Amino acid sequence: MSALPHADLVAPECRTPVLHVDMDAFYASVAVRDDPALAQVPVVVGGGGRGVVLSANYLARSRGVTSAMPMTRARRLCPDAVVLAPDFDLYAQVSAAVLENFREVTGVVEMVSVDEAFLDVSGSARQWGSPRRIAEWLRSRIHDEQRITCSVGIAPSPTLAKIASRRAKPDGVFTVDPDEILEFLHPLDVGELWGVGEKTRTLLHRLGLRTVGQVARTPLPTLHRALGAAVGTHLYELAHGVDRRVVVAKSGPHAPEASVGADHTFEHDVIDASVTERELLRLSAKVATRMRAGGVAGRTVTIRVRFSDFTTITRSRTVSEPTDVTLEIHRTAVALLRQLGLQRARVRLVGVRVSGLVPRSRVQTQMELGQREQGWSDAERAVDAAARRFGSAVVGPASLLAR
DNA sequence: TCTGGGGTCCTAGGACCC
DNA sequence: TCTGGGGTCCTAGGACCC
Repeated sequence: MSALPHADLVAPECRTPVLHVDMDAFYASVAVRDDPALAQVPVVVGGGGRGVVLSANYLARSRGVTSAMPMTRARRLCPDAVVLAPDFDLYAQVSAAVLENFREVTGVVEMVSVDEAFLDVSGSARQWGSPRRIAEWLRSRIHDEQRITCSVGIAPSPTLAKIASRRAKPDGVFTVDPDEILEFLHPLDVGELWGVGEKTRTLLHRLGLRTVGQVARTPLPTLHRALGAAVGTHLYELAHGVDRRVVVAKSGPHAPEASVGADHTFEHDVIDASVTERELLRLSAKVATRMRAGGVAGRTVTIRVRFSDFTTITRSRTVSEPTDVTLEIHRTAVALLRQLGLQRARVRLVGVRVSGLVPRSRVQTQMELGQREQGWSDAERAVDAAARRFGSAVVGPASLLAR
């Protein structure tokens, strides 16, 4: 009898092929595509003074630059790199075009982020042939139309396909066959598994568990004690080749979100509370505008404060009625901030997040009961419309203007 | 080296209700 | 009078992903 609960439901050899398509150095590749002069130099896409590397081309990577590295370090490692600010609107356009290519092959496409997707191609064989042929067709199609390269992992489950696409990089295809799953998996470092980050990897290494195979040979209760029930079970199953994840076709652009938030790292640490509170207003406006655009309202406001030593705290408050009003979100955020009683603390980052979201249509009646709030919601909606017509520079909370 | 901004999910404790 | 357990909601923190 298998030690795996419900293993029969997810036996890997029963599963249909999944493709994981991952753009190679996506942001940097788009930049190089649009400026061929960049092709022969290291390119780093990233934020300003205190930002991190968002993307680096392979020339920059050969010099040691990696994703998420502080920009200061990247510049030191690679002083001759061309440093570019990200252009997220452009990436979204390319991403949408690539999504159309995916949809030509199968209706079951799950975009995991702007530059990667899972494709369930189990229904595509008759028309398109083997997963390998589909992968090659997609790669050439994307290369012809978008002039960027991607890599594809093919495997019997999403998590394995994800690991496989990393093996395929750059500009390649890597397949894990159903009958060689464990041979593929067990020699890998535990850090290769999706869901094992730096902390968990270090913890497992300290326990003497360096490879996926060693995790597979560890009793489940031991993993539970070390990692908690959820992570322990998840890793145990993955190590045995069992992957409960399935490809979920996202139904249009209206995927329900659990929260909307924004945060900001100051260029220099801030001591003056009035500066922090004004930033909370700007972030509240950003969040509320996105909520109204998405047609949602929320009840729980959470602020985040990160200090100069990088310690980070959160404080939250749940109010009785969902809101999408800037001034209400800001009022709650400021109350939470003041409750902290920060004296001369050096604040590096502040953030605002609203969760407990419900469709605005469902709270309409309650909002009308509070006439004042309803008035604000309508007024801000009018501001949204003006901003769309004339640009966001012309309207905004008074205390954000003329600074 | 000195660490962004957008999210998700899990855990654990306490309040409260039945 | 004292002792229960379960369910749900809220809060805070932490890990992880891209």
